[in-house]
Formats: sequence, structure tokens, C-alpha cells
Amino acid sequence: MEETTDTASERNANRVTAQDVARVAGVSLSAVSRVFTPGASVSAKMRVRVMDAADKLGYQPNVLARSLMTQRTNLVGVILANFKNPVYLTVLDHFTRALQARGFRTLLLNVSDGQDLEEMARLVLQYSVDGLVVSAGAISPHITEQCYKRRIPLVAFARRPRRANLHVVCADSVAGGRLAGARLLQSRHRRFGLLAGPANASTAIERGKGFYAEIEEAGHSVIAMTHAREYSYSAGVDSARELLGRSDRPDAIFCANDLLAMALMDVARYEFGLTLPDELSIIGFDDVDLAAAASYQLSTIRQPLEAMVKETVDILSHRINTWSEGWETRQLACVAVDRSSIALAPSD
Amino acid sequence: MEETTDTASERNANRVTAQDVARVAGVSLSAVSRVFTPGASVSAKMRVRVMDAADKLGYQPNVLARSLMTQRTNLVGVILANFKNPVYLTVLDHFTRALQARGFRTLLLNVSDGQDLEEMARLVLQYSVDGLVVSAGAISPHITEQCYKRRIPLVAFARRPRRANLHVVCADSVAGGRLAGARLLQSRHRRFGLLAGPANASTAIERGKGFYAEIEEAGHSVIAMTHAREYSYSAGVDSARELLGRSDRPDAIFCANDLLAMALMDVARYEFGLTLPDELSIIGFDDVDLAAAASYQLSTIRQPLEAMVKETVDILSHRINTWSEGWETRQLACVAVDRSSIALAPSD
DNA sequence: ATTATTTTTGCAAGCCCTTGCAAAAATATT
DNA sequence: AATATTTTTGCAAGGGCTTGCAAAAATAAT
Repeated sequence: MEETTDTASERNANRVTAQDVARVAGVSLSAVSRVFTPGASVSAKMRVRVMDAADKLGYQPNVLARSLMTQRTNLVGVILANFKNPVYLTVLDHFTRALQARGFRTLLLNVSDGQDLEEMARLVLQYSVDGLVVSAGAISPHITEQCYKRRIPLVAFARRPRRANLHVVCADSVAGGRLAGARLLQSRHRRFGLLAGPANASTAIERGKGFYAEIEEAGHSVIAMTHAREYSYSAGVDSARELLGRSDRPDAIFCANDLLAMALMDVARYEFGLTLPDELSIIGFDDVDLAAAASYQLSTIRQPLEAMVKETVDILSHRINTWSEGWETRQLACVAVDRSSIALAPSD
Repeated sequence: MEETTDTASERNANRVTAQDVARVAGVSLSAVSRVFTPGASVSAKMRVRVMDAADKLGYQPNVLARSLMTQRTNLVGVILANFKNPVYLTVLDHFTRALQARGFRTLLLNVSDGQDLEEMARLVLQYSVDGLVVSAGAISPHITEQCYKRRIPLVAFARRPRRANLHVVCADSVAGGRLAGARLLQSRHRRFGLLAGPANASTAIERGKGFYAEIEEAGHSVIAMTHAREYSYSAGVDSARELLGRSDRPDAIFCANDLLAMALMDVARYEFGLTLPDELSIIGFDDVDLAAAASYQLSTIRQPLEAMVKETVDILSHRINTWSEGWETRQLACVAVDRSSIALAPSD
């Protein structure tokens, strides 16, 4: 078994460069470059001549070397924190597709717990990404400033940072929370409760805020509230026990996330023996695939994820091509998805 | 609003290079380089001098330029197809973490449906990735050959390609299928059925094969089988209707995936009015988070995803540092997770 | 204080490509 | 056929970094 600790020269031995193609084709290096540069001036015969040599050698241009000259990598950094929440798989699906469709590649960074966002941003900037989207924790002024200086468009996705020196794309979570409230107001239940998301998530806060506003403006009040420790089924179970175990048990609950809602439904049914939705109306947020499952039939609020991703990529690719001062915020509306987890009041 | 269509020179104006640092620090370019190259020979005073200048200017080395010399990008390409299956979010979580922990960045490519794997592989290779992991469709000989020539280690993740001129990390799906069979054999049901995955997925085939083997070696037979069109809840609903609607309805069914199993449970309960698990034993595959939900309590087979990712990254980083001929295959065992979706036979 | 050794430093070449410029080749004009 | 115009080509200078080599500086040995 041949085993070699690679040295740089070792490795580049088996790498075919434009130089090689030029030599084989008997043309200049520039000619090869132009053949592989869309829109460059090359005659037809030159093109075939170079392509023949390139094909024979299996040449592929080195986009990194190219980017050194062009100052463009076609790389977009995507920094995510929430690898537990199933909606982020959808988000990633949309992002990778949308970016690929525009000729960008996705440099994916994970900043789940432990990891330092600041540090990750530094790492990704070292790769000279053309743009950066962050859907994670607190985006420090240092990061925004760094991006600004280097003219790298930066988009906060699905969260609303305090300072607005970056682009923001998010759903209108306050309105989403209101929507949830409005739906529960249609139920025959009047003891409103909120199973909120983690206390530090900006989305969780806004969803809750909108819900409170809607309920209170209708002359009612939210009599019970608790924060889930995270957006997960098991965290939901704990919070659900807490919420349903109260003496003044709520009977119309908005859960800041479908996973929490599903946990609440299960705890209500199997631990508290409640009949749903007769004894308890529930509405969730996100519309994950399983919200539609027969076991849940969960009414919920959906964020327009695909549209949000599209906006993000639009902003990025526009700003990458045309730098301009100023930041944009695009806030998209949520939509309610009605299923049968709410016991509607008899309509008059 | 200042708006400029960037030219290359425009953009590099606001980029601080090692050259700048050298000038400010009054030292040579090489000195700066050495300060930022771990293990290079630099005196203490030189280091502080350079670092001071670097900090003042906010210098960050350009790793792409570096990689031109070092022939190493610290980029690992990850090509995924299945952005619908929730386990892949877990997979991505593990991959990004494991790679980051070893100093690699993840270049994520999506080859869902439409997209051409061959083409995506080409794109990712243009970025001179140091390694490549593919968990998607058919890995063509062209791809493997290309990687081999360029000495880029290539790992097939969670699937077993026909030709073995690449590394392979996967779960032992045949054994996993057997495990599922063994569990169902413990039930009091004897009319075995299989809700298989998409007919073209290598994992689906193996899971099914193992299941058949286990059942038949025990002297029984699988009386009903159907393929889901994809690994999703809604595909599961369709297949479940088909399977349960048969005149010789099976009563012990192995579903090649938890989502399919959950769909089957729902259809069985809500459309066929069956009591679970009394009238129908079910076992799934994957152990997604919601398999543990009270509504399902799904017994299932779990692939050791984290360990699989670890093996993959081990192979990659070892082979990246030390090229050697030959390919390795690591096949890890699945484990059964017992919950209550199987009606156990009274033990003797 | 000299000389021999070890460390640090800078020089310059190179990694793989793009691109402005001017020369060469092809095409159009009279 | 000779000139003017347009296209194609090659040259050479980068882009931002690393690194082998030899000179310079610091340290050790005599």
C-alpha cells in the first residue's frame, strides 16, 4: 500500500492547469483563460482547439485562483444555529437551491450552542465570501462593521437584530402572533394561555407579543404563560405539564412552535385525559410536515419560508453586483393554516 | 444613495492585505506571513510588532490566496439529496460540527430531484475541496475517477454504491432490517407486511432484504409489500391505504422509515379504525424525534448517525493528510429502540 | 574578543488565473 | 490592390499569499 504524506508539490503534480492546456493546444495562456471566461473574445477555431486539449487533459478551471483576480468567489456563507428545529432543513433546502440557481455555492457554518458566532463569522470572512446570511444568536456590531468595511452584504434571516446596520428578512411575527390569537378567539374557549419559545429568541418574543395584543384588545387576557427551554418536542412536554398542571388551567393555548404544540397535545391527551379540541384548543407555529398528520391535525401559522429565502437571495445577489449604501428590511406576512385543533364556537 | 457597480479594482480597494500590514509594521511581507503561519520561525518582538499592525488595520489573512500555495483549502464538499427527510438535519448538524472541530468548512450542495449530481460534483471540485462526501443518487464512475486522479478522498455516506472505488460509510441496513423482523416476530401477529422505501434507494432495498430474510428464516412469509414513492409522511399515507385496504391485510408491518410508519399508524387508526398495537404491530426505521411522541410511541431501528459521521470525517481527514491507495468501507450496526407500537406475544 | 552555531529575516520565485494593452490577423471599405 | 476597421491573439503585470535559500542578527562556544 503506497502511502505518502502529501507535500504541496506532491499534490499539485496531478493537477492540470490552464498552462498545461495552453501547451498542449499550442496557444497562449490567455487564450485558454478566455475560452473559459463567458463573454470573452475568442474565435471559433480557437475555442475548439482549446476545448479539445482541455477535454483530453480533463482540465477544470481553478475558481479560487480566478477569484483572486476577479475578487469574487461566488461563495455565500450561511450561519445557522438551530439544527434541532425541522423547519431549518426546509430553510436549507431553499437556500441551497436558490443560491445554486444563481451560481452561488453555500458555505455552511454551525454555531449551535457552545460555538462562538463572532469566531465563525471571522472564519467565513477569511474565505472571502461574496455575501453572508446569519440566522443565529446576537449579531455583534463587530461583525456588521467588518462586513460593511469589506462591502460584503449581510442579511439577518428570520430574526430582527436590535441595531439595523444590516439587511433583515423575516416574517412579521407580531402579526403572526395576532393571527394565532384571532384564531383562538374564534374558539369557544376563553382561558387563554401561551406556551412561549425560549426567552431569548427574538421571534419567540414577537410571536408572544402579537398574541397578547390580540387577546387583550378583544377584552380578554392571557391567564397563563411559560417559556419552553428550547423549540423541541421534549422541552414542550415539560412545559406542557407545567401549564396544564396549574389550578387555573388554560383551555386555549398558543404554542410558539409546532413541536411544542404537538407535545402539548400529547400531554393533554395522554397525561391529563383531555379530549381535543373539545376541552382544549391549540394553535401552533411553523406548519411542519407532521402538523398535518391525522394524529395532530394542528391548526398553525405558517411563515413564508420559501419567499423569505427568495428575498434574502435577491438582496444578496443584487447587492453583490451593485454596492449601495443603506440597509433594507423585508418583512413578510404569515398565513394561518386551519385544521382541527381548535374547537370553534357555534357561529351566529 | 451612493450606488456603484463594483469592478474588481473597486472592491479590492477596501481590502487589507499582508502587504499593508508589512508596510505599516515596517517589516517584510514574509514576516507577516510567518506570523500567521502556525509553526513558522518568528521572534517574539516580530510577532507583537506584526500583530499590532494587523490589529490596527483589521487584517485577516486571505485563505484562498494561501490555498493557492499550500494546495489545501480546508474545504469539504457535502452533497446531499434528501432535504425532505428530517434525519438529514441531524446528519448536517453532526457533519458541520465534526468538520468545524477539525478546522474544515462545509461546502453544501443540494442535488434534490432535478439537479444533476455529475454537474454538482464538477462544481464542487472546481473549488478544490480537500475532500468530498456524497449522500445522493448514483455516484458515477466519472466522479470517482476524477476524485481519484486529483487525490481527493471521496466518501459515500449512508449508501452503498455498486462499484467500490471510493470510501463507504453506512449502517448495516440488512442487519437493521433483520432486527426489525426479529422484533415483529416477537409480536403476536403473523401476517407480515413491508412498507418499503423508494424502489431505487439502496438503503430501502437492504432494509427490505434483511426483513425478508429474518421472517422467512423463521418459517414465515411476508404476505404484502409496497414501495412508498418517497420517504415522507404523505407518501406513507398513500401506501398505507393501499396496504391496509388489501383483502389479506397484514398485521405486522415494517416501515422502511419512521415517517412512513407514522403515516401508517394514523391511517390504521383514523381511517381503518384499528386499535394499535393490538390489531396491528408496527416498527419503523430512523428514530426521528417524534417517534418518541406519545401519539406514536413507535418502536424503531436507529442508525448510529453520529458515529457514522465521525467515521466519515475520520477517513477524510486522515486521507487528506496522508494519501494512500485503497478504499475503506465502514459499516456500523443499527440498534433497536423498543417502544410500544408492537403487541408482544405473551412470553412463555 | 573571536569564531562557530543557531535563529530570524528578507528576497524573489511561484501558485493559477484574469485582463489592459498593443501587435497580428481577419474582415470590410474604397 | 491598397487602406481602414474590426476581431483575435499574446505579452506581461498583477492578485494575496507561501517558502527555499542565503544573508543578517542573535546566541553559544572557545
